[in-house]
Amino acid sequence: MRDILLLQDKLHAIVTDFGWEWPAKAILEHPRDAKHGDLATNLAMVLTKQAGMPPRQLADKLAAELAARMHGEVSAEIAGPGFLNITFSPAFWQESVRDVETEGAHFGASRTGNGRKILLEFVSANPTGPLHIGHGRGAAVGDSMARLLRFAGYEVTTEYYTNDAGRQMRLLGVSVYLRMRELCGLPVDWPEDYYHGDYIRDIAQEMLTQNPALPGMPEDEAREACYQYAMNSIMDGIKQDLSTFRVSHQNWFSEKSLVDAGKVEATLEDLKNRNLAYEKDGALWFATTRFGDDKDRVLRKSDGLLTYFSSDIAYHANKFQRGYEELIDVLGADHHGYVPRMKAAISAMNHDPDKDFSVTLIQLVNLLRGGEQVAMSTRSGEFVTLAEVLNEVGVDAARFMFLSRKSDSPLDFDLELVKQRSLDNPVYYVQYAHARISALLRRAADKGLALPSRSDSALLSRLVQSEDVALLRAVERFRDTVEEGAAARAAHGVSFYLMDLAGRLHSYYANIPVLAGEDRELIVARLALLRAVRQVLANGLDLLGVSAPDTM
RNA sequence: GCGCUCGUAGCUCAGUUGGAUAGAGCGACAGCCUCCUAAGCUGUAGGCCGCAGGUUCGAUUCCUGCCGGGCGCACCA
Repeated sequence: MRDILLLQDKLHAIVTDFGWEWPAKAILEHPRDAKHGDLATNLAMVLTKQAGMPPRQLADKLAAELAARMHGEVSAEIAGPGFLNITFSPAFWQESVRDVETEGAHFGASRTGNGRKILLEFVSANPTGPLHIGHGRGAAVGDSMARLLRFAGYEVTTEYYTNDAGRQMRLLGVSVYLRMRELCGLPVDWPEDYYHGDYIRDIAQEMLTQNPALPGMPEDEAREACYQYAMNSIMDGIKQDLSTFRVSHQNWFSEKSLVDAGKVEATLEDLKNRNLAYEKDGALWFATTRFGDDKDRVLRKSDGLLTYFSSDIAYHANKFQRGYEELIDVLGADHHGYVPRMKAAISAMNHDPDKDFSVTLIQLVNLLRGGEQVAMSTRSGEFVTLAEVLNEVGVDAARFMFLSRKSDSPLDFDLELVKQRSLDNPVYYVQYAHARISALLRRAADKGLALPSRSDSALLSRLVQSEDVALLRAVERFRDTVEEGAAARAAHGVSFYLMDLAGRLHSYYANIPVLAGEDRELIVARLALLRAVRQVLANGLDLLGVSAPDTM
C-alpha cells in the first residue's frame, strides 16, 4: 500500500517531468516472488513509443532517476522485456512496525468507504425451524463482510428479514397445532405439507403444559396461538444460535409489519401508476423485462394473494427510503434466478442495479462426517442444526472454514476434519502463530527484556536480515488485503492472507532463534516486529470473528 | 431446450480492473526437537490453467463455440 502509493507518485512525477503522458496501461504490482523485488512496473514497456527509445534503455533511465529522487530508499533492477523491479530499503518497511504500534487494533483500517451507507441483509431464514449449517455459512460470510466493510470505512447496518407473513408460517402453526392434538390422543388428519421435526413436537408439548385447554379451543384461535408461540420460540432459538456464533444483527425486520402498514400495496400502486405493472389473466404482473429480465413476474396471483416478490420489492424500496445508498443481500445460491428480477426492481426504483445493489450468493454446504454425506432437510426433520455443529467443532473452526473459500463455490464441511487440529484445518495454524508470539513475549518479559511501547527508527533499523524484511513486508500487505476485500465485498481474502502471514511467522520462528544471542538491541527489535505481527494476526482474525488465543 | 455459474498439481482450493518462469495446503517421498510451544520447520516430485478459435506487444484472466459438473427456469417459498 504505502509502497504502491509512494511509487505511483514518484513515477508519475518523473514521467511528467520528462514531458510524457502517464499511460493508462501502466501497472504497479507486487511480484509473487520476493527475489524479483517488492514491486514491479511495466512502465518502460508501455512508454516505449512515446519516449522513442527501446524499453531496456528507458528502464535504465527510469531506474537511475528513481534512485536519484529517492535517496537510496529504493533500488531498481531491469528484468525481462522492460519490466522494472523495484526494491525498497529495509528502512522503508520498518516504518510499518511503527504504524502498527501507533494504530493498534485499527491498523489496516481505512477510509476508502467514505461513510457510504450500506444495508447488509443476511441469514433471513424463515422462522420455521432451527438454523442449519447452510445458514451458518451465510451468517459467517455476512457478519465478516460487515466487519470488513466497517473496517474499510463504510457505514454498515446489518439486518435480518423475517418472512412472517406467508404460507410457510401458516403451515408452521398448523403443524404445531396438529402435533399437539396428537399428543392429546385426538384424531389427526395430516395434510400433505407440514413440518415434521422433533422441535415441533417439543414446542407442542411446551404449549400443552402451559395451557392444557388449548386443543379444546376453536381451531382458528388455537392455530393462531400455535403460530405465534412457535414463531417466537423458534426466533428465540435462532437468535441464541447466532449469538453463539458471534453474529449479531442490528435490525430485525418483519415482513408482516410491511404488509400491515400497507407498504406492499402502496408499492404495487406506485408500479401501476408508472405503467410498470399490469393486469393479465386475473393476476398483477411487473414488467421486469423492461429492465432486462427474461420474463415478467407475478406480483399478485389470481387468487388474490401476494407473492414474496412483491413484498421483497416493497422491502428493498423501504431500505432505500431509510437512507441507505447501497444494499447487499446474502442469499443461498439456489436463489440466483431471483437476482435479475430483483435488479429489475432496483432499476424501477431509479437506483443503479450494479452499483447500489449486490447479491452475494452462498453455495451449498455439503455436510460430511468422515467423508460420508449427512442428509439434511428441514421438512423431513432430518438435519444437523448449526447449534449441534458448533457444539461439536467449535465456533472458531466453523467460522474459519466458512470463510476460507469463495462464498459462491460449494463447500465440503467434514465434521471430522474441522474438528481435527491439523493443517487440513488452518484455523489452528493461524491461531497457533498468534499464541506462539504471545508465548515468546511472555518469555522475554520473564527474562527482563523491556520492550518499549513505541519503537524508534534506530531500534528498528536493526531489522535487515532477509527473514526480517520478509516478515515486515507481510505486515504491510495487510492494508492491501483489507482494501481488496472491501472492494470485492468479500472476506475470504483475509483468511488467505492470515494463512500466509502465519506461514511466514512459523518459518521465521523456526529459522531465527529470536531470544538467543547477546545482542540485546537486536532481540528487542525482533520482539517489536513479532509484536506487530501478532497485532496484525489479531486484527485479521477479528475481521473473521475468530478468537486470537494467547496460549494453546 | 433456455439462463446463471464453475472447470487451475493426485485431492481441496487461491489467483477481480489482461503482465514476467501460474501459487498454497493436504496427500506422497526425504530430512529437522539435549535449543523460544513439533498444532511447527526444510527440501523433492507433481501443470496442454477443460478443448478449439478470436481480440493484442502479451490471455489462467476478455469474446465466441464446444465438452464436462453444479444450480435455476411456477400465478412456489
